[in-house]
Amino acid sequence: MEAALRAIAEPRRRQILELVRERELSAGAIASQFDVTRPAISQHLGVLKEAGLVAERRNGTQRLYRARPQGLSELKAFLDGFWDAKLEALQREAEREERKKHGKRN
Amino acid sequence: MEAALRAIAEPRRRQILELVRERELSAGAIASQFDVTRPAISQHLGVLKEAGLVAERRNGTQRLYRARPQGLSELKAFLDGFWDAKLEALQREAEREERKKHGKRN
DNA sequence: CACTAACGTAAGCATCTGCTTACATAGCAG
DNA sequence: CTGCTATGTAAGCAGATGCTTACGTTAGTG
Repeated sequence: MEAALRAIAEPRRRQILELVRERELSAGAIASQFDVTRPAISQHLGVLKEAGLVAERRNGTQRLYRARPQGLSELKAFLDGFWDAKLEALQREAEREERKKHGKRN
Repeated sequence: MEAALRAIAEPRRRQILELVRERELSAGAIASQFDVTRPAISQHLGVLKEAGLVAERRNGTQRLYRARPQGLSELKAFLDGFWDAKLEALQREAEREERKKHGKRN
């Protein structure tokens, strides 16, 4: 999860992920969408691939990328762990506490 | 989401989140669980609070922290966006493609 | 008041990171 | 082969980041 989390923490890489989310795109086509140089995008693609967030397919001299959503499964599990019933109960209690502090009616 | 994502990208901050996930802890109690200095933890707590991932409550000279899971809701939504039916369909297609490549002519 | 406890904040430092330019490599056409 | 296209890689730089030590602040106690 560590790698995937670090990867999507970078805004540009999230933008890249959105780009290849539905369609497969070449490295050059991806780079043309941004105002940074092509090698910068190439490095981002390397990070995303290493994190398992994109799949790479070669076609001649081209390299085609597409999103690999399963790479986010571990992270998703981590987040879901923060959503269990026990926590929600604590949260409701906290909100009640805050309303009390604010002297709110209800 | 940006802030929350950057916040949990740091391993130490995830550890802190786990610590205050179920029980409310003071800054000092949290710091005592790590081998870095107390100010380092204080800075991490500041980042987590700014990102809306923890709630702070003062009691005398103490500051008590607890996780605030709703701070992760936006991120959760982003991840769920990568899990919609359309993508799963693309994924299945990709896997079929891979099987083809692995030998099965078609 | 002084003193202490429990914090946050400021400043500086070492490392990480995203970017750039320059160079290397793979595939293909002539 | 030569040349061209598409791309990754190396080296270096500026800014971000996590850590440290030193200091400031707030709340309680005598």
